[in-house]
Amino acid sequence: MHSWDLTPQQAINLQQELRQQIITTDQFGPVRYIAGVDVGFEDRGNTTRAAVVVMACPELEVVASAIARQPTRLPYIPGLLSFREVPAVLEALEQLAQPPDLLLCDGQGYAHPRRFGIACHLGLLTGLPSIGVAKKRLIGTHHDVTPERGSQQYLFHQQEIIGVVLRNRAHVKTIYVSSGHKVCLESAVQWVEATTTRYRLPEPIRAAHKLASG
DNA sequence: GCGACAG
DNA sequence: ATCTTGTCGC
Repeated sequence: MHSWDLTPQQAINLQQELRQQIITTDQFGPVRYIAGVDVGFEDRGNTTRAAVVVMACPELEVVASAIARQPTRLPYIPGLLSFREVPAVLEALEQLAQPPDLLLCDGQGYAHPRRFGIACHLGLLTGLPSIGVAKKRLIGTHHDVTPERGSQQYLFHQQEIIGVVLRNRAHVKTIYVSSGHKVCLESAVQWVEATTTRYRLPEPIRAAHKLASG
């Protein structure tokens, strides 16, 4: 059984340990089902609500979904987000009638201070390939991204490429893509673009967001 | 010491 | 993330 009640320092130590098991190259077969993962809060933050929506590829039609509610155990601490959200997400994933082949997570993956964002954490614990899709930057620097759709720039941190800043829709705010587990950065960007239609975020994540918040 | 800071 | 009303635009 995995312990989730850790002190910030213990959580940091665990990240340093688990990061060593992360695989940043493609290690998966054909992707038929892709899932979007997101988390919301109710009851003034006392309840954590995780939502997962599975869509068929490339149709992007919903084939399964699940919601899990748990008492919120930790506050939000930049860099330790996964310890707050992952437990509820795991419960939601277990309820799915159709297991996914790939995970699109709302938040950073490798683009994290210790290279272990929530996408990495979820990928490692489930064994599933995963990708981090964040709406805001946590760390790193990058050159300006031109306004047209598809425009992108590498995200750097300490001389290392940790992700891609992507303009998924023309003239719309950029998103931050990084590999989670068993998916390389290039493939991560391809899957994000392949599951995006007419909005800023990939459809699976948009659908999960609706379930987690609406 | 002073900012920055996924959701 | 959440708290919150109206408003501008397709």
